[in-house]
Amino acid sequence: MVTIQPSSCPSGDEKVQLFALLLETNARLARQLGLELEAACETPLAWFEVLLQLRQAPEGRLKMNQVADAIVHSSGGTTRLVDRLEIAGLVERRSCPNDRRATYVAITPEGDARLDRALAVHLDYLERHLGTRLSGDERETLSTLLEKLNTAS
Amino acid sequence: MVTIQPSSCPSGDEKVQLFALLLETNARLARQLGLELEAACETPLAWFEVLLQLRQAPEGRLKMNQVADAIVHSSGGTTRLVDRLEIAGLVERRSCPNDRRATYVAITPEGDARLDRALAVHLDYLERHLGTRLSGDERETLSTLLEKLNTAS
DNA sequence: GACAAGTTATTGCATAAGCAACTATACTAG
DNA sequence: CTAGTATAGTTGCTTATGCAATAACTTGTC
Repeated sequence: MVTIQPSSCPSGDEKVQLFALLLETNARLARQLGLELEAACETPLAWFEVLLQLRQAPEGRLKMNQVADAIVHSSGGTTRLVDRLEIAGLVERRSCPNDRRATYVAITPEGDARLDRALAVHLDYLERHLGTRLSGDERETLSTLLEKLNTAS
Repeated sequence: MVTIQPSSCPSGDEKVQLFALLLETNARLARQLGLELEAACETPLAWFEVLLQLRQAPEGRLKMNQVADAIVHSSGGTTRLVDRLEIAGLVERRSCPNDRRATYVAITPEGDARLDRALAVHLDYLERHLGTRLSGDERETLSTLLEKLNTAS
């Protein structure tokens, strides 16, 4: 089953399709989760991602550039994102004794509480979208494959 | 192997990790491809996505809302994206005889040529990132799993 | 110890994207 | 036919993001 190809170039290539599918799937899932988080928690997806990364980090804190890397944002974008989280009281900046250029971003108790609420929404969302559509084995397989794709370029 | 969990909520949940991995992988791949496309072609990833969808569509055209859906953008965002593509001459708007509310977005010869150039970059990129990291079987599996995730909510 | 080069975070600026309000057109029921 | 409702696309406005330039600091080398 091949679509009509008005041009010569292999736009129907298997890898091209796979990549397009990855983009589309991710965009749909992220959009929907974002809407639900926003509606139920006033918590944008980006905030949720930061809070989650911080909780998973030892001592609930990461350096600025580690946050940027973890959520795959630019350095400048992360600075402003953390600004907003800090204004909301969910996160705080702390100086780093060893390296005075660096600043830690640490989750606050309020951030922790917010993350709990957001996680409840997220888990419900995941149950509906991952739980029902993929089996445990399939999720594991998917995880393995994504990890292979995620290795440093 | 479990990370320290300062809080009670299951942030280490298997599905949560999988979702985070999906976001991260997608973001990394998209960012890198975007940079390469921009550098080699002056073609933002979003433009590439639109052009690709148009080429794959019958007669090289889609209605506005089909474009929006295909690339998972809002309606308003798609309008402006198509504006920019039209200004660049890669796409043109055409009226729809049956429904005077609708407008077609059609790829132009210039758009087709641009897409060819971008596809060359993309294929090279894919070879490096998909080709070397996943086998054909693995890519097929990934494709199947993503399709399951991509079904309408 | 001083200078060069690298690293960390922040800022100015430009752009892209979403939402909500609006216009124009199509469809449905009576 | 008309009224009401739904749909397609555009626009105003706000916000989020990236890039490039900058400032503060560290590291390595001589």
